[in-house]
Amino acid sequence: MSEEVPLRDQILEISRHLLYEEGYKSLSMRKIAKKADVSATSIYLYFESKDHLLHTLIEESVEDLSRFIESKALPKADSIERFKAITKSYVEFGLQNPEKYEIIYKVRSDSMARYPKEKFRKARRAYELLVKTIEESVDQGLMEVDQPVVAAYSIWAQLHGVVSVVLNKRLDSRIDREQFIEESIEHVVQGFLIRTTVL
Amino acid sequence: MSEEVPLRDQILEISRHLLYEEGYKSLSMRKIAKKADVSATSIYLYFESKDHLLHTLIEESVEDLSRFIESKALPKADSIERFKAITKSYVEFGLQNPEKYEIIYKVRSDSMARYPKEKFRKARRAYELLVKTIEESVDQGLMEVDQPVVAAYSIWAQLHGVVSVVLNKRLDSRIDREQFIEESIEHVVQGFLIRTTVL
Amino acid sequence: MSEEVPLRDQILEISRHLLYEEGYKSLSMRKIAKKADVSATSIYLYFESKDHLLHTLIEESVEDLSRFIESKALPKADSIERFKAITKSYVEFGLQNPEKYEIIYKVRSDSMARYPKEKFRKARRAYELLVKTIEESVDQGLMEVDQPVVAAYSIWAQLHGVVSVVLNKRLDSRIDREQFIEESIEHVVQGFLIRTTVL
Amino acid sequence: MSEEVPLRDQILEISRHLLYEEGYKSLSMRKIAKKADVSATSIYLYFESKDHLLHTLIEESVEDLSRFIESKALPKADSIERFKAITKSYVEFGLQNPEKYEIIYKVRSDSMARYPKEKFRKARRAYELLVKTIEESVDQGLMEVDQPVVAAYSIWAQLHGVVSVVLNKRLDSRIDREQFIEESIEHVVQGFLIRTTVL
DNA sequence: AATGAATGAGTGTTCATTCAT
DNA sequence: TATGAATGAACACTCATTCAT
Repeated sequence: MSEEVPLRDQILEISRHLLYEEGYKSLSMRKIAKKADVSATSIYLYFESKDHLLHTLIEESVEDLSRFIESKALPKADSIERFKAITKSYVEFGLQNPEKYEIIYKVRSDSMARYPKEKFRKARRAYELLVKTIEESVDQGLMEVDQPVVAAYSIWAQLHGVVSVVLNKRLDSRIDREQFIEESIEHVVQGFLIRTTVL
Repeated sequence: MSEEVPLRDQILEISRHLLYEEGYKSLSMRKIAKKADVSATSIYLYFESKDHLLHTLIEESVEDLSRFIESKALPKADSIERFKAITKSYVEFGLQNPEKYEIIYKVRSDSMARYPKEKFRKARRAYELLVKTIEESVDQGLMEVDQPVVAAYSIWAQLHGVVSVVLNKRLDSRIDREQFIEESIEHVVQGFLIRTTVL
Repeated sequence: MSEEVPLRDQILEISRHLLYEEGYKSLSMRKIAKKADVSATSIYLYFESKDHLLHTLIEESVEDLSRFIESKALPKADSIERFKAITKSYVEFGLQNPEKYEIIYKVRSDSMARYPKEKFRKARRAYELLVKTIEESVDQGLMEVDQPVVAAYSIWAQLHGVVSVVLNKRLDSRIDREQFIEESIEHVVQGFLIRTTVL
Repeated sequence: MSEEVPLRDQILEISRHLLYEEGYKSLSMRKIAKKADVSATSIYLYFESKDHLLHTLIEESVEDLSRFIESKALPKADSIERFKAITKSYVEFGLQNPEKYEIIYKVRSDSMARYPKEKFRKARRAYELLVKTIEESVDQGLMEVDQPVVAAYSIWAQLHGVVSVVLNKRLDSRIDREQFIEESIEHVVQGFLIRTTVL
């Protein structure tokens, strides 16, 4: 009764998994089909083409990421709190949903050329939230930032670097994972706050 | 007379280029061969397999990165200067040698499973240099860092995020590239220096 | 009210069109279904198989051709007039109903092996009329023909050649279409009439 | 020793045969390969694509047809003799080389769109010869023809009709094949000669 | 040092058709 | 009368690799 998972969702789930485990290059319609225990043809009942399937995967992942960040950040009234929530939840999402996170950053670049521009814009909801939050903090004199847009991008990039290193398991064995994450976020964040407390 | 470029090197050069231009998935022995104007079979005279060719490519790129950083950093006697030189040259290398840089980070993850562990260690020369430099700075009371190993990794990751965002041309159009790079490095670096000057 | 076109007829119409526009090879049940805005399965409610559908198409076209020729030729009491009417209407039909004409000659040969013999005979009504008309003309001393059956076939073949060349747009650009048709028919016809007027 | 037939030629031969026997639609690289007892991949060593293979086939057939007609017609000094030789050899070629003849007329129309224009021109060598021959006959007062170009095309078309009917085995069982051919050519030819002898 | 010939496995995709509803 | 779900077979084509020369 409860195992009534629609094939379409199953396909997405399996694709996501295979993509993560074996990489983009080795993802094939047939492999997906075999794992789902259906014929390769059946996939085409739900997705026009491999490209469409991949785009759906990207879209879904981006949407999830955006929603997750919003769910954590929007409730915070205080702009700095919101800022921290964004950075923290971004990393959190990446680490807890490695399959989805990697799709956003790895598949996208390969399948990008054919990815519809309109959907592309949607993808930036969370980023725009970060920009707005920085602007607000600046207005309130809590941050000193030349160009919020640049700062946001820089933060984005740095956080991505952190997540990506952890996910790729390139962590030095001498390093404690949790500590690394904690400290990295802290560093990224602190770099942008005004250090009134220093004195 | 001067155009006597060994085929082996030509193959590596072409592979690097194709890899960057068309992505890992679409790199094929045949395409390499056609570009080099030799038979596909000939590649096998110099490389056991496609995997070996890719590994050579990775190795070479890592070596170049290490050497470049060393050439910029080792001459600096002052540990902070050396620290700055490392971060700056890391980004510089990435932006000036996108083909090599991408091989390190993109191909590696796909081809990783089969990448020999021993070669893997070599790859970290520049990273170890960073660790040592941080330790030195800490000893000299110029940095306040709990675990140099963690800090180094965090820096590494953040810088990678910055380079990767720029290379993937995912820069927001409202953002000036040079400014973004400059500020990002600055932020990463400043986050680790002791702010004696603040007062 | 007036747009109540039975699905069966719609399917035939669409098939005919697709066949003409995109060729036999690319005609598929799915494409037909999509154009008719029904499911592919629905076609099977009216036609046992693709072969049956094609055979229906052939049959229909042959029937139309026969009827058209009969409508033009049968009213003519004079045998020579009837003869001319047959040749003229044959070409006319081909040029005005290219979709149907091509089905008769192009699809048939491909789908032939499986085309039921009995239906095959029906197809020759117009041809038999031509034979009879020639026989009548011979009896009346207006034509000099050894074997009406052979002559009829020869005429048939030549006319087909003419129509087919025009339909395939293989006409030399230096040639006026109408003139070509006119003259070709004239030649075919004149070749069989007794040239009493020559003297 | 003597069975040293190059694979390339074998493939062409087999393709020609399959094309004739089973039609354009059912011709597949796999079937060709199987008949040649090689892997499907091997075909690609000799032909870039299926299209290229088909084009080669067309080209070859057209060339053979042209050469055959030229070999029969060019030696004739007398223009009427040459005219007759052209018509006769055209039909002869079609009947003796049905596989090649059908390729010219059947495959061409399907594969046409992609058939290079330049090669297309070559295809008309024999037709141009017919035009020239008619012009010469007209100049010598042996033929009365308004536009040689139109006449040539008409003849071409009619002959094609004749050959095509015979090849498609659509001949009425009451008809003697040889007689049909003979009489049809005769009719086509006579239609264009000046009937000085009639009186 | 280099190649031409060959291949088995695999790719994304289309097809006619069936079956349960 | 109509359909959605499903499939096995086939398609053109690409791939990394081998082997004899």
